[in-house]
Amino acid sequence: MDSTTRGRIDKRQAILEGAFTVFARQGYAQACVQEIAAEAGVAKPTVYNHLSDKATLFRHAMEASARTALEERLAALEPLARPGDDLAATLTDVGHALLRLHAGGRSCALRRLLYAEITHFPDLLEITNQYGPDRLNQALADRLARLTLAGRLRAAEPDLAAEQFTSLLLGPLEARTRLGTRTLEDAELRELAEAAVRTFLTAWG
Amino acid sequence: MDSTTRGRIDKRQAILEGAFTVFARQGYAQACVQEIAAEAGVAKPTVYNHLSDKATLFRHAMEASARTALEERLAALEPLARPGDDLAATLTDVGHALLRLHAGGRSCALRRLLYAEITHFPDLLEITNQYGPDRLNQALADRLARLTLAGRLRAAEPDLAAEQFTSLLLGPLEARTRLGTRTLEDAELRELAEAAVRTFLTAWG
Amino acid sequence: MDSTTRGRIDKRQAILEGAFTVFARQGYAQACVQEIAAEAGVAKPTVYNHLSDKATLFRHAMEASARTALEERLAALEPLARPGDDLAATLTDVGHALLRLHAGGRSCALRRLLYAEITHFPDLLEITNQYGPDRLNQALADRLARLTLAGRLRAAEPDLAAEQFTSLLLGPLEARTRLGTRTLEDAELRELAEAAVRTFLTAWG
Amino acid sequence: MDSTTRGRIDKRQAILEGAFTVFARQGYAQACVQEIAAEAGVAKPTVYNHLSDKATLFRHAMEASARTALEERLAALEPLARPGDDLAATLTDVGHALLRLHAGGRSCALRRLLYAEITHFPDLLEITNQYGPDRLNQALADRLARLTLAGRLRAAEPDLAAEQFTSLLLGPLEARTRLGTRTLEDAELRELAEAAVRTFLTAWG
DNA sequence: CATGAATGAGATTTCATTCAT
DNA sequence: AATGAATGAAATCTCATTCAT
Repeated sequence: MDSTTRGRIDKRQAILEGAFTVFARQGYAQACVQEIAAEAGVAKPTVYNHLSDKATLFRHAMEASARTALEERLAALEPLARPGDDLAATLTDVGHALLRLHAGGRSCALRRLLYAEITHFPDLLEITNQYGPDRLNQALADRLARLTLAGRLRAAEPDLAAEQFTSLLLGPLEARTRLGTRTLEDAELRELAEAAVRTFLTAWG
Repeated sequence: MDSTTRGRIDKRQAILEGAFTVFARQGYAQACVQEIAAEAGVAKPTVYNHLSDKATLFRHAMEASARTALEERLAALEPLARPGDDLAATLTDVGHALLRLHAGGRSCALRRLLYAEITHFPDLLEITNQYGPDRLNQALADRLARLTLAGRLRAAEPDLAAEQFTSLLLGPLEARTRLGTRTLEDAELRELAEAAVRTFLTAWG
Repeated sequence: MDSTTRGRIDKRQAILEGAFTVFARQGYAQACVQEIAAEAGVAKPTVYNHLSDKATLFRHAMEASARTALEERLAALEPLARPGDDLAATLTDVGHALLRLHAGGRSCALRRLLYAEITHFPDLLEITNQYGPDRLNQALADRLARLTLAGRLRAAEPDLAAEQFTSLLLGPLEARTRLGTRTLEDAELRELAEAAVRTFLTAWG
Repeated sequence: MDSTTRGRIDKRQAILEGAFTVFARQGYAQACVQEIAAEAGVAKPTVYNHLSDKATLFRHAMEASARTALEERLAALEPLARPGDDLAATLTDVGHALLRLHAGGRSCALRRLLYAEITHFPDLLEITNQYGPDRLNQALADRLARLTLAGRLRAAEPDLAAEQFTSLLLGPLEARTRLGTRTLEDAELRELAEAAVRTFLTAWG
């Protein structure tokens, strides 16, 4: 890949990132391509050269951001592959990490935009679901199944267990973060994780 | 209150309802006042006579709709005041009713609009929270406390128990309804209620 | 018709006239709605309130102008209804009047715009033909038929005779006016009329 | 001239032809250089390398096409240099050939573009008139003068006669071809030629 | 009070034209 | 010499909002 091609790719990346930033700040309709171009450091027509119109730009920006978000979440699950002696502690750590990601800027923005534009972009759900909660739940269910086989858990229905784990964990977030407009203290996040794990282990431990 | 005043109030109601309908369909920015006026069956300037501008119109339409939504939910809690012999069955019925409301059109639209515009209308959260999940949780916690006192439950921390009940109940909805774009069969809703109640009673029953 | 309605109609007239003026000056694509609005003395959106888009505006402006042009031409034919003793002189006068109209600003502009945009607006021909040369030829043929019946002409085929009269008359104009960009002296027009009438009467007189 | 130079000239030709094709299809303003480049099979900047800007490109494309059109017309006049015994027949044949050219695609496009852009490119008339109707009329007048000298015609004013011949011949075309948007049957063209020649010979024969 | 008409401001998109390779 | 990429400028159209009736 020569320097020219790389330059073009870099610019495309910059546009997609700038677009997500601006869409997150303003919403789809209020965001103007002018501002996106400025954020990406290019001229307005350059945006149109790369992504044919505003809607296409939106879809691609959402997809790229969703992919990044999933990668971060999957990475946070890693400790479950090698849990120490204290399973509850490991679960709490993982839960804590997931909470932090889920309460973070990118996730909140993705959720807001998804909710906001799902009626205008029905296909958006499929686009982002490629990298959505199902993928995370599945990876988590895999871990829980392994732990059950290893006799450290009694999650006979790992899919359901995984779904309930994330529900217990993330459910309270919506209200606490005031729909993503408030940032939570780390201590508060940890308490939420602990409470969720307690209930979870009561049911499936 | 004479008939003229009543007519005026009716017209205001029609405008607010029309506004919510259109905002729900189009989103805040894409909704145009013209269309709202048409939906309400009045002329555009009449809208401005009643609600000073588009933002005010939005806030009032959201508040009115949130109030209605809360009233519906509180009404659904009533059976817990007189639970029959089978507590699990009553909880399941109530859960089912809440699920139906939560998956319904008005709630989904409210959630979408709230998520979508929370950054542009930070005060919107306070406006709708007057009629939001906290009020519901509190009413539910009251019921759970009574039931605990009556020895039919062991919810020593009724607030937490209530929060977890609604989390278990409503958590899976987001994914299942595809963010409110799919309508669920009644049978599926009932299964969700049963699963939530099972886990809830394992922890607090 | 009350003053309000009249005001609206006046404004519509002003817009159509301004539009024709600007289209004539700039051509369809180069004319911008901004400029048309300025020419008509209204704001840009007012133009869109009356005529839904640029293409519609163009069609209506062309139609209005074509109607005016036909009315002028038909009026110029009047003397043939009461020809004096000298038929050649009357024909020459009428021919002269037609030439003046045909070489005038409105006609030239209409022709230019029609030629220019016929491929983009295939329906334009039908719109303007309602008021086009056919209508003129027919009116002229009527007159020639009457004159033939009165024994003052031998135009056994009045339609053909009328067509040839206008061809002889107007044919040379295109080149002489340099496609409508040069204005001809009245004397030159009269000579053209005389030459045409001479040839015409040699054939049909 | 080496092969490189020839290649360059070929490319210039391709650009001019592509340009005329696109201008004819879209009009000057609506034609975009992108499309012209595509039609010519080159990249956009290559167009600018050969012809400095869009206006220049237009002028050169028009000139080249006008030259071709004149050459075709002059060739069609040839039979008049060696008329057979039947002058009327020869005139009809020539008229027919001229009509065919005049009603053909290139001529119609040239006329449309000339009318359309004469106000923006006043010099266009001079450019195309080098190869315009005057040159044709002159060549025709020459022929008519020769025929008069030879006693086969009585065209004492050959210039006027030539002008009237083309007027009679081509005048009806405008309406019949619907400004060049309809293609005429060969039989119809021949009838037009015969009618024109009849009238012409009545006057000058 | 309700409304038809008018407008100022701003959004998306296109295009002729120029760099850098 | 030819091209992919980038850009400044401008055009159509929409919309929230205000007069005048």
